[in-house]
Amino acid sequence: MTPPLKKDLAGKPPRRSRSRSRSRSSQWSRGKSPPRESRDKQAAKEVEKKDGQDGPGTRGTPRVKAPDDLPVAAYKEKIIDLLLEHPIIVVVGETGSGKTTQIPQYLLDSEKFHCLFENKRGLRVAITQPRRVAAVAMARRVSDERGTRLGDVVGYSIRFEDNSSASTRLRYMTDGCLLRECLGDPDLANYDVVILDEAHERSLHTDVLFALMKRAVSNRAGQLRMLVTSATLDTGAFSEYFACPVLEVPGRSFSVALHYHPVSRTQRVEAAVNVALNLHVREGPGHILVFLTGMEECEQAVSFANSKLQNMVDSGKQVSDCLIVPLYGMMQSDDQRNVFEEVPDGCRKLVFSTNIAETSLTVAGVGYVVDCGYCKQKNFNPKTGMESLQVTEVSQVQAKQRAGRAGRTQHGKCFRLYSEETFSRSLPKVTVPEILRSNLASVTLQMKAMGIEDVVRFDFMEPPDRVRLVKSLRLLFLIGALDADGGLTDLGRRMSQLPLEPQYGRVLLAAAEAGCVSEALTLVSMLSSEGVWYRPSKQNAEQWEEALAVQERFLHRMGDHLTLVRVFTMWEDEGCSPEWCKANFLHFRALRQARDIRGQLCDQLEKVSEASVRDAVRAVRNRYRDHRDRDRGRGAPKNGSSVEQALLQSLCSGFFMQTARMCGAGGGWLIVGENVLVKCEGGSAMDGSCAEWVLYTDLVGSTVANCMMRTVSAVAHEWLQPLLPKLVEVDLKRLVGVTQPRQNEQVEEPKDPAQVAKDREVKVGSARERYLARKNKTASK
DNA sequence: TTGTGGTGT
Repeated sequence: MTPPLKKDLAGKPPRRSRSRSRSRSSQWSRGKSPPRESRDKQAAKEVEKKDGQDGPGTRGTPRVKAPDDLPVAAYKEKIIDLLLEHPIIVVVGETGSGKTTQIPQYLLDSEKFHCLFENKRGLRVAITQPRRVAAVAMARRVSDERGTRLGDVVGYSIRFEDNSSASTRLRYMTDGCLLRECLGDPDLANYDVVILDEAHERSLHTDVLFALMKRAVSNRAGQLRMLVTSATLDTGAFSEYFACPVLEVPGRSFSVALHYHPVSRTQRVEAAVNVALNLHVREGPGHILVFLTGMEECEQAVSFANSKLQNMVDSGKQVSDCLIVPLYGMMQSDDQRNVFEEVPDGCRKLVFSTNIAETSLTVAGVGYVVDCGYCKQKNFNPKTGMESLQVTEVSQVQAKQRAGRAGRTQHGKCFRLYSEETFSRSLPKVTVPEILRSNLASVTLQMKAMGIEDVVRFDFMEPPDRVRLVKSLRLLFLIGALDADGGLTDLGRRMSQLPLEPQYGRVLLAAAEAGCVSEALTLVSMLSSEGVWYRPSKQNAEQWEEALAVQERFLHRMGDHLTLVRVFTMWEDEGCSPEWCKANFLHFRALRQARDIRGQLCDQLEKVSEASVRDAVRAVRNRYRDHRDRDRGRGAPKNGSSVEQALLQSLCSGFFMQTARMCGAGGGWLIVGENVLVKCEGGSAMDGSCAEWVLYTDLVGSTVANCMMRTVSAVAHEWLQPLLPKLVEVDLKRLVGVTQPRQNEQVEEPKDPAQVAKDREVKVGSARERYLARKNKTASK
């Protein structure tokens, strides 16, 4: 790394090394672990077991037949006829109906359906999934059923992996992938049919696609058909929004008996453990899956369960074998994999899991589910820009989904740690859709890039708060993606091409000018990937402390951003070694992901860069490709300052509105333009610093009074000075543009998500009533 | 006081 800045912005002496520096525990340094399959592939294997169907067999072997008795089969003609008649239809089918694998094939094989389309190139169908693993697994399954090579007639396309070709007719893809395709082709001329699967999950991308597809279907005048599939019966909102018929297809899973066992909120972990152990002692075969809210709860439950089981054994009780394991996203890949391994006959698995096991990962052979009734939910507060992760009651749909996990391979039982009354009276019907809880900067930018000018009045199925949309416009204006009238700028167009949060895109483009592209690509990739720091559970206090001590060695005195760059660079210098990650308490998976993202960004940045800097970007890419990257980024930045300084300065272009000034009165910084005092999150390189100005990329916490900066760096005031005046230049009315807001439509306070959920229920309820009334009317004719 | 549900381009 280059020498430190002349001017000491960090505002503190280099951190002293921790006095206690023990050697690493043997668990972390011993031996090489065998190469592991990627998480996606591993999880795809699990997903393939879905629907109780046979495994897909090896590629090239004779075709796998779809079971003849799939419930959806009886509706084949009905679906085709409906879709001939209506441009949009909704199909409701529970898990196991076969809708995802069969419907696309029905359409592909139907001659009369083909006749509908004027183009003679052959039917092309896009099927979206919220998750990568599902897109891959479904494509593989269908390809096997048809006896074709994957990537030929049936293919998939997900980020970093396009396994499709010119001859692909059925393309399974992630919803984000289709959304990105909409950027270049808003009417999706490449497809004749689009199937939005798992629509009930209401992922951010699916919700945006709803609106874009509705528009595209209307623009294509009958030549684009759309099918929306959902697992719940909550279809009032869908049929109302799309003005389309709904077809219900029965599912094919086993029955799950529900038991209600209310406990107090504070005792849910212990209660969950007791219920689970009772099940283990009393019930027949079937693994037990317990849903808790987070990593710490899962780890706590595992240790509780182990000691209670030990007590039982010690007191002479006859207890059969039981493998007790946690399952959550932040787990190391190998540990996560252990959860799915077979256990000997007569041994039961007891899995304490977060909601990762709700949809993303499937534990095979579960017969019993314990549902604590809570989950963690992310919420973005547009007013403060603060992100919070709060423990929330699950929705009825979620509770149903959790219970369903007990009935995939046998008749099951589900124990809910709340009353039936709570279920029906207190739990919201559906989870608050992500689009109502998210930062919309990226969505807004993409819509602008597609030529949608009036974002605030856009026809969303469930329009986000006006504040949320206006705030996203404001942010886009601040980073120069929009002009004062809300029009897309050239800079904005280039940002929209990058698969990044717009602020990160801005940083890259600034870095290209400033001569620190390589470092900026690394930084942005690290910020875009999962967290790299491995934080062991506090249950294991020793390891927890050790992790802190080891990780502290990476800290860069200028802050967390340069720390991240340093970690990535060191990892590459170590040959991208997984062992090195383990020894240093870093997530290999996250670093590998950052490397993938970096590669992709490098290519795309080259495409969107202006001619004057394109050569520099290309040079970075080639250096990486040739593995002659020892001296990357050493070319002096244009203004003669250090690369590190140039990087931090570039960061300011995207994040100057997320800076804070040291507050004289005892610790903490005051956020620019707001009267909010914040601190660094513990473990930050800037924790305990007294830098005058700091920049943060995230603000986290549950209340304004208790919010903290995550990923913080020291910056110079002179870098911010030219940028800060823009904060007061914002004219929201002009920015929102098109039409002036009505008088009663002033920017209001963001709504409480619980209230939003309640309002929504009322709305959906009345929509359902209107729909039923209409249906009855037509039926009686 | 000190903690990170899950996805995705």
